[in-house]
Amino acid sequence: MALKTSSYLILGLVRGGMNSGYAIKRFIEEQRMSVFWATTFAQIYPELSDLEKAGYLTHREDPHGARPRHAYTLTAKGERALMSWLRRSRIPPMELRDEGLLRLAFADNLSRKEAISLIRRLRARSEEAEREFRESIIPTGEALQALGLRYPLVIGRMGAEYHAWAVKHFTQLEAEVLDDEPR
Amino acid sequence: MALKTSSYLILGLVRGGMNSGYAIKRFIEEQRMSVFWATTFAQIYPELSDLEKAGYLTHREDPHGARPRHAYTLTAKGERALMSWLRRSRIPPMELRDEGLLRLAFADNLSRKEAISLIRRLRARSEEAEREFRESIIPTGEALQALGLRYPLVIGRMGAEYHAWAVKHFTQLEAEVLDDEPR
DNA sequence: GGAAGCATGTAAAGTGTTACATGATTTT
DNA sequence: AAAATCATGTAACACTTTACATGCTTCC
Repeated sequence: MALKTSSYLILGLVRGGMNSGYAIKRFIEEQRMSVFWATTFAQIYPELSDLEKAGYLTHREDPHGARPRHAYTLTAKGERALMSWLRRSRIPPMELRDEGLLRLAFADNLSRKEAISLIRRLRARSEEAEREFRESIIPTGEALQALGLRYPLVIGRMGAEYHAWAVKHFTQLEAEVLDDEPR
Repeated sequence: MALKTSSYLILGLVRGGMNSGYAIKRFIEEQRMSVFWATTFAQIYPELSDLEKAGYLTHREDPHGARPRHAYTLTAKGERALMSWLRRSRIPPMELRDEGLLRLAFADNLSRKEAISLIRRLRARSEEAEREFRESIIPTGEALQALGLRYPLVIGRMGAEYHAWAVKHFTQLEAEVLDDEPR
């Protein structure tokens, strides 16, 4: 079985104490890991059982009353796989899909007024994202830091600072477009 | 037929004068539009013929010697569809998939030395991306600006500046990690 | 004459999302 | 008593990538 990136996502989260499918999904959403690696239940549950079949995970039953729950842990093989992935020297290029930037790339088809309105909406999108990072991801990151985990906070700060940068960038772009062909 | 984002990508490029499948692909690669919306021949060719069947495009034969070539143009319906997409008020959230950031999120599992090596490789990746933007995408953007197209250059500059920001960010992060738990 | 680039496509496999399906527990 | 949250999964559909398949033209 060849492991995909989403397999390592799951191994990493199980290693970090998220031992059920539900807990994995919740952590990804709460910590906005979905920003750089989104996933769904329909991927997580089959992947957990595939990883177990292939010997990277084991689980025990961990019911909560009559509600069933599976508590997964890494096997030695799972630990080795996770660590060797983390240590790989090659980092694949990041993949971005952004309809907003795609529309900006075609903004020559728009009137100046319309282009400015698009730029403003792009800025508003980043403003909102920055707020979310500051108000919910960073605080969770700080809580995790108290438990000895530093990198969730590092990622949260990076997200907030990136969007702050984007807001500045779009503000400046708006000024340039307003300025450049005055009429 | 419901149009997807990649349909609009193709409509936008045909509108911009890239009238064959091959020309579309080449422009996406050269102008590194693939950075925010990647695609392949296996998507472009079927999409062109679907868009034609649905009345958004027409083509005429435009052979180059004995080598066949299709020259597509937008129909009135295609123009309307493209413009109404560009003017839509809602901008979907950007989607990022970055194995590098995912590994950084799990860097608590690494030794300090290993974490620093990961951060350095992330910085190197952005350095290289910045260089590519400055050396090839921005110059092409400048050429297009001379033809009255401003936004390809806007996008090129944004890419270069983003990666410059990321380089600074990773440099600072490396210093923090080195500093923080001195041994 | 060979390599690089131009040009169009299909088939199969892989990956990911949405909708569906079910039921228990906790909070309001 | 209802709503929100916890918990696990499947089926169908949509989308994307990789590999294959072919042949012409231009540059060195």
